[in-house]
Amino acid sequence: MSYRQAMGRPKQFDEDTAIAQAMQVFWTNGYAGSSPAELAEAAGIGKGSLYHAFGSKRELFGRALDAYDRTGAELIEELLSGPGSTKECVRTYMTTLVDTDFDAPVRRGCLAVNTALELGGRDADVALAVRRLTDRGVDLLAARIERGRLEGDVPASMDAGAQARFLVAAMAGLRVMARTYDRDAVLKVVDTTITTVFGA
Amino acid sequence: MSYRQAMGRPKQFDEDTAIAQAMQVFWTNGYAGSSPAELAEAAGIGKGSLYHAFGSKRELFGRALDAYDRTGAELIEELLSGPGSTKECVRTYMTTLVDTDFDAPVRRGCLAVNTALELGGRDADVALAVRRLTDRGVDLLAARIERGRLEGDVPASMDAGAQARFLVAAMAGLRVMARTYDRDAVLKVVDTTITTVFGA
DNA sequence: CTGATATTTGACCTCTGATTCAAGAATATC
DNA sequence: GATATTCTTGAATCAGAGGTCAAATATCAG
Repeated sequence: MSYRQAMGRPKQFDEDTAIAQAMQVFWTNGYAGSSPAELAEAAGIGKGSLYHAFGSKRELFGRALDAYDRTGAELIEELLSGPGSTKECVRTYMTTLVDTDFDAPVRRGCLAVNTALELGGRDADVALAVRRLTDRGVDLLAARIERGRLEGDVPASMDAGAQARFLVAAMAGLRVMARTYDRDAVLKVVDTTITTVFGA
Repeated sequence: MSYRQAMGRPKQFDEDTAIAQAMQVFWTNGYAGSSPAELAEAAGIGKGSLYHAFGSKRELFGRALDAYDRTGAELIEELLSGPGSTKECVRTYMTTLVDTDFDAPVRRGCLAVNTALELGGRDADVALAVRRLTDRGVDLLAARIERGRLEGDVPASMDAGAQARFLVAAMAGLRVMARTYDRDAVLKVVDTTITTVFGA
């Protein structure tokens, strides 16, 4: 069946684009630090339209977090399925995240980490969303390590799940560290992490 | 020389006590989330007195962060100078922090970590303060590991400084994780961390 | 007691945040 | 064209934030 134009005045902006813009604002300024006025301006629409389309700041944030989840998962998959050993892949993954952060004009870290800290304790729905997002990352990492284990890339004794959880937690820590230390300091810790987990 | 009572009406509250109360509020609600009204009420004084004594919310926060620094350093020293092997000491240190967090009615993590994320990117002074505070922790941990190295507690090949930096970053990650995961999940990662660093 | 100095207080002020809304604009159906 | 429906917008609303201030209060020095 063919879709006919919906009745009424047609939307003059794309929701997904608006969400992507809002995501950038939330990512840079945090939830509380992002005003409806800013969000609307970034999306190129009026405040009213924003509320009409998304209901509330909180709902918009939920959508932005979902979008972040999707693009983030894509990036991890891409980086972990690249060439090289397990160790090299994981190192590339970690250094890429760190470098991307430092290459940006503002150090904004990871939206999930920022959100966990800002809202994780007060908003159960957000906490669950962040947890799901984190679990996804853990699973992808675990799968890559397990692959390495089967291929003889990493010791057969390694617990892929445990190491994956550990690495994701470590990444969160690096994201925090990146707020107050410089690139070199953070990259050195990446090095220590990789060496400690996978051996010299 | 003896101190005479200063001229004028004497202060009716203790600054350090007020700072300690303010620290609790900032710790629980974050910087932006703590209103002058709340801070004054927690300190048991009027808003006016608070501004008279501390100048601004920002300055009060600086003092609160200093207080946190001092008490935090004391705790680390105490835990790391306890009995047991290096591995046991570090484990005790990490589990104590995690347990303390989960035993509290609200999960508020570590004020330094929270601050790094909330203000680290925008306020250079705060970033420096957090960095100093972190460095202090790193140094104390490094000293304990170095002691273990000399006592044969840990492998002679271990780089105490690098491992200390790594452990502090990992702790930051655990603090983030504690916002969205439960106690068991976090303690398991502590276990993985300790085992990975110090061996099984 | 009379200043002089410091502290305390809540009322007050200004600004911004999140949200709602009435009016207008663009499209569909008939 | 008339009517229904949906989207757009900035003005209006209400609350709360951060900060200031004058008046009241409590101590000093002479």
